[in-house]
Amino acid sequence: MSQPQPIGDNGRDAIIAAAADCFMEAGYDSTSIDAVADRLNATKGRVYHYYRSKAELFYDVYRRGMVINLSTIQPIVERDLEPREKLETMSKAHVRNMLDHLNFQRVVMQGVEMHLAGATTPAQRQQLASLMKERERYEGLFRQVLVEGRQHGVFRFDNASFASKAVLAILNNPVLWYRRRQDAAHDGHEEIVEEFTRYAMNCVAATQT
Amino acid sequence: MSQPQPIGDNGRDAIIAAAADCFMEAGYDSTSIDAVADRLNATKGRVYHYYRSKAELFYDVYRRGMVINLSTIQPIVERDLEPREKLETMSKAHVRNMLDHLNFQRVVMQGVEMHLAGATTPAQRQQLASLMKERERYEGLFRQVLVEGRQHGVFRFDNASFASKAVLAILNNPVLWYRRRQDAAHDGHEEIVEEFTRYAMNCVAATQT
DNA sequence: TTGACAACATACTCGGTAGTATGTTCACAA
DNA sequence: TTGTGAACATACTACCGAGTATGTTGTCAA
Repeated sequence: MSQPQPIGDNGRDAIIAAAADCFMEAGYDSTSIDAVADRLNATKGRVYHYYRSKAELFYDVYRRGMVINLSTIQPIVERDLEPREKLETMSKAHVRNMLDHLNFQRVVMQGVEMHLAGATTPAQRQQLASLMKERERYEGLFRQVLVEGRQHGVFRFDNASFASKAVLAILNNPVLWYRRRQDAAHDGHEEIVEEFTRYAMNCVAATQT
Repeated sequence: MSQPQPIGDNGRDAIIAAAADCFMEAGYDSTSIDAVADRLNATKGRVYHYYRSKAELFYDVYRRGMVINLSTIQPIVERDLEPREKLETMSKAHVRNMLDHLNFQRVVMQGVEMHLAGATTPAQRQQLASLMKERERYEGLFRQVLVEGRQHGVFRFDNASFASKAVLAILNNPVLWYRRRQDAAHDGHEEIVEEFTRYAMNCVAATQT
């Protein structure tokens, strides 16, 4: 049922963060609730006090990941920018999120996989389906800008749905191989952000830069 | 240790196919050996007669997927084509493979995930690492054409490694959402092939088409 | 024709983990 | 000061599934 998460609920927050790290490092199935508890220097009791099942915990982590992404992109969408600049700003912000919140983003990836795999129980299916809607909404924000840009003649593509998938495929890619640098100062983030954003833009651009 | 798979080994072939389907539908962890056996109208005994562990079976399925891809692309690489046409031909063939062999391609995806997650035992890590090398070799085929095209002035990008990742990210994308049509005649494959190939080409193109 | 091995099937073990049942402690309220 | 519930810890159960040990059947070779 997972209540609409009261903000600043520190009880859950620490658990979510620990779970995100565990899921990132070992994947959903291979992560035991005990492992999550260990990372908190606590025991199962603490986790099960807040979550009724492992699946619900996972969903909450997933949801947190989507909240991070949506709350970053939504304000940009609402800004008054020309489509080209808007998409570029959105893209850069998205890639930065990928790099800055690797743990949550990997969980989001796993959620997609789980959805493909087909969750076991009907209740789980339903939960996952609603999470996927969030994801589609997110994709819709990009699609919307793309369509607008096409009307203005700055973008070119046939199927808007395919185009948004292609763009996000590029922007999500770093999640598949990026590993955190120990040196926080020059972490190479900007190079990745710039380059993958450029690829994404080119992909649907009507005219060359 | 999995011998260098004698071709036409029908004993393993049926198992590999069944396992690919199971892994696609339920994912690695949620697939039991019994489930694979059931799909063959057989029992565990048959599977364990050919494979020492579930992991080894998975690796063999993964390897089969890579063989499908490599054996499709390699001949194209060796053809004498200009870089643009070569990349286009490779891309189309790749996307077709994605759609035609969904089960194996999903397993390849899961393999990447497993590698990120970090397999449990050292032996598994080593196995996965060697499989990832195959994958990198495959990516190398694309990178090679990209670099060649850049010299000819038809492609433009900074980091060749990033560029090849971006291109393949697009071409792999359909695996994440495509679902087999019941109607084999008009399955919509060609539309997907054409469109995603175009996005991939645009992504690194120096001049507009 | 026999015996040796491949190709399975059957019947078990056993560890790991999700979930539960039941303490224990502390804060705060009446 | 007591009692009530939140926030955990401890100790347990129950099951699932990987792997094993041991049949059983057919085939082919000497």
